[in-house]
Amino acid sequence: MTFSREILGWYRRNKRSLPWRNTRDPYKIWLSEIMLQQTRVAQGLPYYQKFVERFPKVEDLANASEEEVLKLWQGLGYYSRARNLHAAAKTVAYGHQGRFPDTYDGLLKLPGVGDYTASAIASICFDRPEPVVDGNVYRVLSRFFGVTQPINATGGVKYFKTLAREVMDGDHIRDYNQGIMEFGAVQCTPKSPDCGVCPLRSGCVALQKNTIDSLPVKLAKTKVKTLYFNYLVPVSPEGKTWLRQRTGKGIWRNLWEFPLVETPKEALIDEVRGGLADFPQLGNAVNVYRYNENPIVHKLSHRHLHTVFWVVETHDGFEGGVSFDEADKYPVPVLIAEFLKTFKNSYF
DNA sequence: AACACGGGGGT
DNA sequence: ACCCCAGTGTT
Repeated sequence: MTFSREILGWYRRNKRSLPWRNTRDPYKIWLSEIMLQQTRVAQGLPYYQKFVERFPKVEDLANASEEEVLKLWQGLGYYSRARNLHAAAKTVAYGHQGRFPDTYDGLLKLPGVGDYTASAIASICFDRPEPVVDGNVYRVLSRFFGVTQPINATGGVKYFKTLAREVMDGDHIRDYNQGIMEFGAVQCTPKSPDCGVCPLRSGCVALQKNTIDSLPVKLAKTKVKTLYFNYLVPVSPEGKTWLRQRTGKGIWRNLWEFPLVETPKEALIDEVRGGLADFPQLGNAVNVYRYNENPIVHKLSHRHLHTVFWVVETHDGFEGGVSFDEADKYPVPVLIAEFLKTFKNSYF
């Protein structure tokens, strides 16, 4: 029994029922693949349902505003995926007459579609014999074949791609690719895989050598930095506030937030008062006070954001003010969304 | 080659 | 606290 036959057999017996498993529509497959980049199925699933309902066809997505796309994406993270999704939808709808490319090379040209996603769409929708190599595949291959090359070094990436191509079943690529990923997600898990009932146990090098827990090998990632965020929460006499859109290329690009004062360490109230000068709309502040006693530590994969919200009550209204209910219509980071929820309940 | 980019869930 | 997740794009 070959590796690929075992994978196909296991997949037939164990595959989960997922909405994108019942279609070859490249729009739906593409949508699911973008959403599942660095994202668990359980987290992406409700977003997939929302997007398919609101945007049944790629033209619907192409014709939406970026604001709406980001709002629907809110909470899923890695927001460049949403911006690229929107851009790619426009390309497909208006540059390719609504048809997705049906080759690896063609798909790879779409923004947000890299090696993995191009291979996934080409194989699942068009039966192209392209191997997928995602986090699951790295784990399964490294363990079964006992590969100790780091999965996140240039040489390792090439090695695993070549190995994946050698052991795939090009005649059943659609099920094989989904099968090896599903096998990694369900059976060959990162922690405590149940090797006792694994159909591949007799041929698994790592199991034989007792190296399951040390595979795959991964180079250390860069360490987390701590940043100090001070959000100024304007409140006018009419109870309105003020949001602005983030620009540039850092985190949360194009999402909305309160005026932000970033400091090298935790700020004192006088520093925050000084920061008001950067925002002319807040020049008539009559009262500034700290909202949360202890900083909220919002954890991203590469940043810890120590955040304090400062309520800034003004004497007059300001240009561009919105009510706190209207604020919920804007795409905002989870950090801001959670603040809005508690603040509305406590302040008013 | 190294880093930026979110948020949630498991251990 | 650390790891991982159906990775991609930029520097």
